[in-house]
Formats: sequence, structure tokens, C-alpha cells
Amino acid sequence: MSCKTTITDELMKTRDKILLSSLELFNDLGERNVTTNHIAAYLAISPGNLYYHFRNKSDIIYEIFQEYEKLVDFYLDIPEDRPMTLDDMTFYLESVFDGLWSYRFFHRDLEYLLDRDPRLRSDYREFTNRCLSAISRIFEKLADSGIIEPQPESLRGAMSLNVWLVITNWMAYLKTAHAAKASASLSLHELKQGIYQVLTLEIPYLTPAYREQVMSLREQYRPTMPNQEEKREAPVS
Amino acid sequence: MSCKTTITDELMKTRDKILLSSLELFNDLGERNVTTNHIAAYLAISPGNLYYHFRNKSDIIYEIFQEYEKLVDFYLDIPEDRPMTLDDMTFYLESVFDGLWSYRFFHRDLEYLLDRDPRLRSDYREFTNRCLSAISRIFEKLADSGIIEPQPESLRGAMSLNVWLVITNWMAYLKTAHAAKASASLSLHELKQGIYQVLTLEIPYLTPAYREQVMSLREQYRPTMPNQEEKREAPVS
DNA sequence: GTATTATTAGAGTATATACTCTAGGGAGTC
DNA sequence: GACTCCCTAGAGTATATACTCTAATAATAC
Repeated sequence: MSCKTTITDELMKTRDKILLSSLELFNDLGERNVTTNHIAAYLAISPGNLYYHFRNKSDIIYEIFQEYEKLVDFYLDIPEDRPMTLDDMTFYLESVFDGLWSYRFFHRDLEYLLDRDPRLRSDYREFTNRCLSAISRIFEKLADSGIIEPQPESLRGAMSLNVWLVITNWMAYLKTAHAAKASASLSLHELKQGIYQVLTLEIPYLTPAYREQVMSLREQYRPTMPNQEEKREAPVS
Repeated sequence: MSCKTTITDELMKTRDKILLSSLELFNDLGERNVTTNHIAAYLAISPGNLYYHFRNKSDIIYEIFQEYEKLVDFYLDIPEDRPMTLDDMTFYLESVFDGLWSYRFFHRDLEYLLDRDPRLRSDYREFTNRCLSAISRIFEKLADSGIIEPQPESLRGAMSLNVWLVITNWMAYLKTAHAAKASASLSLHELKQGIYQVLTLEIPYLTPAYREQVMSLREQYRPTMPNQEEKREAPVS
């Protein structure tokens, strides 16, 4: 196991253990299915202890969101002092899907969570806008580098929004339409096949100079057939 | 009010009233926030009465889903005996968003609902596949009619999936990133601005002959600036 | 050592939720 | 009238859930 494991360490502070275990349980079971009592039991601490560190469940979620936000903001920081390369673009895509994976519980119950916590609603709104701006800026710089054809600002905005919609909905698609069983565990690898879909959006805008290169990059993320995976694990009718 | 109003009628059977009111409450409050006791109270009937007609909450949801399914299948039935027009495409888009609107609770809690009801999971999976096929077929026929450039089957599949991802995520986007307040009620009109995003996906594939026409169709769905709407209703910090 | 503060255990509670059970009313049939 | 069948009321229940309260223990400061 790497040092980034989610298994809580004896040396960690209780507060951090709560955050880590909550994230783990939320991701695995869904926020809706994880109660504060579950979290406490999982950590073998008392409910009272948990509530000593956090006023309520919303506060735990809010703090986890702030970590998520920080992570994505860090990765989507676009250097303005140099042109953008294809490697940069790949890095952004990989990073965004990594973040999505690490905090995958979040988008699942997003609407409910925002209804429950006005701070979260307001922060998430700004977070989305920052992401949209970053995506738009990436398109702009890709055009500067001659990777995609330049587009008017209005179209870029709509395109960026579509990229965002595809990215944030890809996991739900996998979990609802793709998986035949509820238990079917999703892997980071499958999630990253969403990159294939994002690159599909870019295809018509690619410059001839980069077309082949991006198309072969895209090919690396091509989803494996869902039916093949099912067959592997003795299907039950 | 039209005859399609959701207000339950004295003449309706209790069973149908339950379905109608459940849908209404689910849409307005979210499935998670609506209990069977709420539904019974809303209809001024006893819980026992509700459970006489439905074994459990899942059964109510499942039956509502089947209506949804039927509606969308009906609208997405693509006539094979004639070429496809722009009006057809508009009709499909409008219909899909109408359906999304009428059963808007559904996509909000989709993952949870599918985890709870294996029938629903299986049916929804097939439903998605039918929708994806329909979208793909629409692209094919639009190409036949010379509205968009023909594309290889593999690209069409990925494009169709992107269309689906944009459509099914548009409402969540409006409710999470767009609305500043939880109470901000969403309108069918706003929802249909999702058509703008879908048509954005088509832009690069339009034939010169139809380009202007589709672009001006798209313009009709252009979203109004979110900030303008906020200003109208005295913002509260 | 003693005082203070931070942490923890664990029993307990108010409320909610999905659902059950029994009793009975009303309408049609004979 | 009696029987049957469909429908309905409404009290009730087992379980869960978020959260509280008190008292005790560990850590730290002086």
C-alpha cells in the first residue's frame, strides 16, 4: 500500500480519521446509506466522540468537499507563461477523473447535499464556475498551440459546458446504464474511459497537424465492451 | 388548467391518485424527502389505504418509471418510411425534455433507486440502450437527409452517448450550479435550454445547406443569463 | 502534585420511516 | 337480510437516525 492509502493510521488524529473513513464509506456505500453511527462503529469510536469533533454530518461532508475543491483547483491551475501541450491536456483530463474517483460519492447525491447545506450550495456553484472557466481557458490555449481550431468565445462557453456535463455525468452513466448488478464495482480504469467521451467532443475541432495524435490518444481510452466484462464473471439471470 | 393537470380528480381511482400525487411530490420535493406517510397525508387517505394499493414505495416508483418509459418510447419511435426533417429533430428534442420534466424526480435519485430495486435497474439499463439506439438512428437519418455529414458508426455511437450524457445531466446542472437558492424553482422553459447544449454538439457536423437554419433554431434556445434572473427577485445575502 | 483542558465512552432520546394489522363500511348479488 | 368483495381508517410497531448528555479518562500546564 502506498502512503496515500485510505486505511486510517493509529497515529492519525481522531478528527482526520473521521474524515478519511467517512469519505471511504460514502464512496463505497453512498452518503445516503452511511449514518454517523456507521462511521463511529467503523472507526470503533463512540457516537459522542464523533460529535465532539463535528457538529453534524453536514459538517463532515462540507469539510470533505473543501478537500475535493482544493484538489481540483490545484490540478486545474493553468500556467500562463507557456503554451499548452498535448501532455498538459492529458494531465488535466487524468487529474479531473482522478479527483472524481477519489470523491465519487459527492456527485451521486449532489442535489440532496446542496439542498441541505447552503454553504455547500454556494461553494459548489463557484466551484463549477471555476471549472468551466478552466475548461474554457484550456480550449483557448489549445487553440493558441494549434492543437484545435480557434473558436469564438460564445461557442467555447457552450463547448466547455458540454465537456463539464459529460465529465460529471460519466460516472452515473457507468453505474446506472452500464452495470448490470448493483454490486458491480466500478474501477478507476473504467471511469477514465470517460476521457474517450471528452475527446470525442474535441474531434471536429482538431487541426490537421494534431488530428492523428489526438485520435490515437483517444484510442487508448476506448471503452472495453461491457458485455465482455459481464461474461467473465458467470452471469446470473 | 388543461386535462393533463396533475391535480387529482374526485372521480379518479385511489390507485391512480396515489401514482399521480406521488409523482407530483417526488418532482417537487425529491423522492428522498417524500415518505409514504406524506403521500397518504397529501391525499387525505390512511397509510393502510396506500399500502392496500401498493406493496411498498418501490412499487410506486417502479410503476411511475414504467409510465415514463412508455412515454419516451412513444416519442422516440422513429418512422422508417420517410426521411427525417429538421422539424422531426426539433420534435424529438422537445419531447425528450418534456419527458425529463414530467418525471424529473427520477434522474435525481437514480443511483439510489436502482440500488434498491433490481427490476428497475434492469429495465432502466435497457431503456438507456433503447434511447442511445434511437439517438444514433436519428443521427443516421439526419445524415440521410443531408442535414448533417455522415459519420462512421463508431463515432456516431460515441456522439450519441455524449448527447445522452448532456441531456440527462442538464437538469442537475441547472439545479446545482445554476440556482443560487435551493428554493429557486426550475421551469420547463429553463430546462429546454438544454436543447441549446445538444445542438452545440451538432454544430461541427452540420452541412452547409442546413447550417444557418440549425444555428438559428439553436439560437431560440439560448439560455438567458442566470445573473439577470437573480436580479429580478431581490437577492438576499 | 494540582488544576485545567481536550478527548472519549456509552447510554439515552426525540423523531421519523416504512410498513402491518384489525376492524369495519359500502355496494352489489342472491 | 345475509354474503361477498373491494376498499378504507387509523392505531400501532419495529427499526433507524441524527444527535445529546453526563461522567470519566488522558494530556498538558503550572
